Amino acid sequence: MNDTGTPRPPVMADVAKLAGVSHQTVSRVLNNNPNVSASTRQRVEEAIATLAYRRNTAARSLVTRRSQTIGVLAAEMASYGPSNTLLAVQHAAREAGYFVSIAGLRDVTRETINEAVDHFLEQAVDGIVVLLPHPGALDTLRELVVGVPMVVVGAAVGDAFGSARVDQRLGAELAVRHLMEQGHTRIGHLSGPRDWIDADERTEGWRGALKSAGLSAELLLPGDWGSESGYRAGLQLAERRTATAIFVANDQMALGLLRALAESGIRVPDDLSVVGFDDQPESAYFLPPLTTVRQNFQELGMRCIQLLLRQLGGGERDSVVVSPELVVRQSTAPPAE
Amino acid sequence: MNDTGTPRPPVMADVAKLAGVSHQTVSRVLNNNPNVSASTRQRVEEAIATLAYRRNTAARSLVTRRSQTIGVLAAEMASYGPSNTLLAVQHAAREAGYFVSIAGLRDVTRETINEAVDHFLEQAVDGIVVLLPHPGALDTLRELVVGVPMVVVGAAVGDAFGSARVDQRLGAELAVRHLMEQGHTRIGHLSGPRDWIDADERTEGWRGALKSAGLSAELLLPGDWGSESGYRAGLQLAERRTATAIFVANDQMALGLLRALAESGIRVPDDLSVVGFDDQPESAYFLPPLTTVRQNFQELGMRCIQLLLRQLGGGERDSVVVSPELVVRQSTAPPAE
DNA sequence: CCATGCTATGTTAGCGCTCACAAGCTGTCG
DNA sequence: CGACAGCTTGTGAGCGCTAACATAGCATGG
Repeated sequence: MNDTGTPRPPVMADVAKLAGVSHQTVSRVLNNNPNVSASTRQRVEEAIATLAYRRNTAARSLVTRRSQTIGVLAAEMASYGPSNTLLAVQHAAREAGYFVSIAGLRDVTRETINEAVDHFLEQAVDGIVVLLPHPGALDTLRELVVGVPMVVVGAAVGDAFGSARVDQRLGAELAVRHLMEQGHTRIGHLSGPRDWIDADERTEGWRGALKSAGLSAELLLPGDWGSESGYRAGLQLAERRTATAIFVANDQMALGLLRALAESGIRVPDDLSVVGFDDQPESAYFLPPLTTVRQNFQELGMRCIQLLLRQLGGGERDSVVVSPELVVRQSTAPPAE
Repeated sequence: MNDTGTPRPPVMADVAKLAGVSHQTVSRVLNNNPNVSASTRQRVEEAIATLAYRRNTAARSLVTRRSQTIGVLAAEMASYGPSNTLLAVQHAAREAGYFVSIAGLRDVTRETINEAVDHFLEQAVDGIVVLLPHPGALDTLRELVVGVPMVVVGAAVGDAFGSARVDQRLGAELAVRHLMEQGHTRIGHLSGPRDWIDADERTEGWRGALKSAGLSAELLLPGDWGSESGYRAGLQLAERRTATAIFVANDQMALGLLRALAESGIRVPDDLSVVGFDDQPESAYFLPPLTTVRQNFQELGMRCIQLLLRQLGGGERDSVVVSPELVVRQSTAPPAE
């Protein structure tokens, strides 16, 4: 009567029986409760191994009221920044023993956001990481009463949520200051699309650094993250020769720009210095190798999860800012006399 | 004594009480059991709305032994194909009422795969979708005894797992046949990296189509998906003038190739016809607009989930192949006399 | 008119785990 | 030597839900 055909997976009681202890002791071993003697612990662990026992997450969740799951709400999953952040967040969460549930948005509207958050609540996620690089999404989020810890990545939200971000403005300043230290005074900027938070902040950083040095921040070219727009900007720049250096909002555009310059016979860095942003793996192999700003996505992801866990542990809602880092290569040099 | 400070979320019994029925009737309403009278159903639904009741997933999972979760094992999450597939799979799963847990691999080794599968098993996922574009990963998977339905995306695995894929070979054949129909006989190929399954199959498709038409398949240039490699190939091609048409393994490389050709004074399509692969959103705006092969990721994702659900429902392990589609634009034309 | 079946609802028993508490066993100290 | 603390282990209840069965109500047909 006990012997059904299907060998049902072992449960805690099976382990307990095999180890000659109570199920509760098994539970204690699993939860690293210190009050278990070494010998008992070992016997239990052996029994667990023998039976290939796996704790039933549902049962555990039911009583602890924790799902051990973090929801990640993401848009633009294919872009360099977001996809790397996603990867890092996911990794950090997994490392911390959490499951990662994902809701990717094809387009970001009040409706789709609502739907995704609902999905997460149904799943009873313990926390939500928001990965929406466009402004405005946050307003929608603010309206929602979620009732679950949330960390917004990449945006300096007020005190409504936790937030983790790379200091884009600082990154831009590092780039521009590096150029200024080399003696450049006419420093242009090729920006990212205006409806991206990061693009905006990089532009602001560029502007700020120049202004506070008493330099003009006039030469602003609009880009869209794509190499093509970098190429076009490069051609313009080659023609006008108004700047001796340019800060490009990402490496991909810098690639296009470098090519345009090469074609136009403008030498980098001799005639024009170029700084990128992102430090993609390829950037060290551009011609010339690109001076750029590195964002540490691993750290961002880790911090983000840390923040969330702290909130989960009853801690304060908090914010962290990860500092980017300038990687100097050969695309920058003092301006020609 | 019942009134603790924290307003604990409503449970089924609360809904039942408010609606004046038993909790089981509430359950029936939630599960769309037909044996509930319309009036009762309505009262229950009202009560649910009033209390903002959400069913406890953990409790449900505990008894049904289903987690309503699908695990997606992914690598190369940042590339065009994989990221779009991921997005589509995720969307289809969510649509079908499943939660999507993700495990992204930074590098694909026996160890990392093992670890990720373990993670999923611990979470008791109902099924796993495998999104690993490199060959070899499948061998590792085959060794593992997972005990959970699995669908492999993008690879023609034997009968070990279900599989859903876009017919890359057919896509390549469509491209090459289109060129042949226009009268081209010297058709080159710029391939993707050899350690990608898709790249391989596109190359095979190109080779096969040429061979079966009695044409030579000699002009094979190695690429790496990046625009840069397309650019280099374009320069080579411009110099040698060995082909009147070229099939490029993705649009990104086609972009670089087009630029190289433009710089070299080679007109597309007059002097050289170009076909890409992917139909990225930008491709319609290349100069000239690119003839390319479109993969329907939405359908792929949907099929993939369908397959998995069928397996979950006790159905057969099955395979589906989604047909790609040639999108003819202005980068192809009959060869000059 | 009652046996039969069908529909709508209620009752009961767990799913596998953790939490709170009880209980046994040492050792220590007044 | 008994009271008590501290450690290890066991017992029982219950988390919120669904599945299986029980029951009541109502129509159908011999």
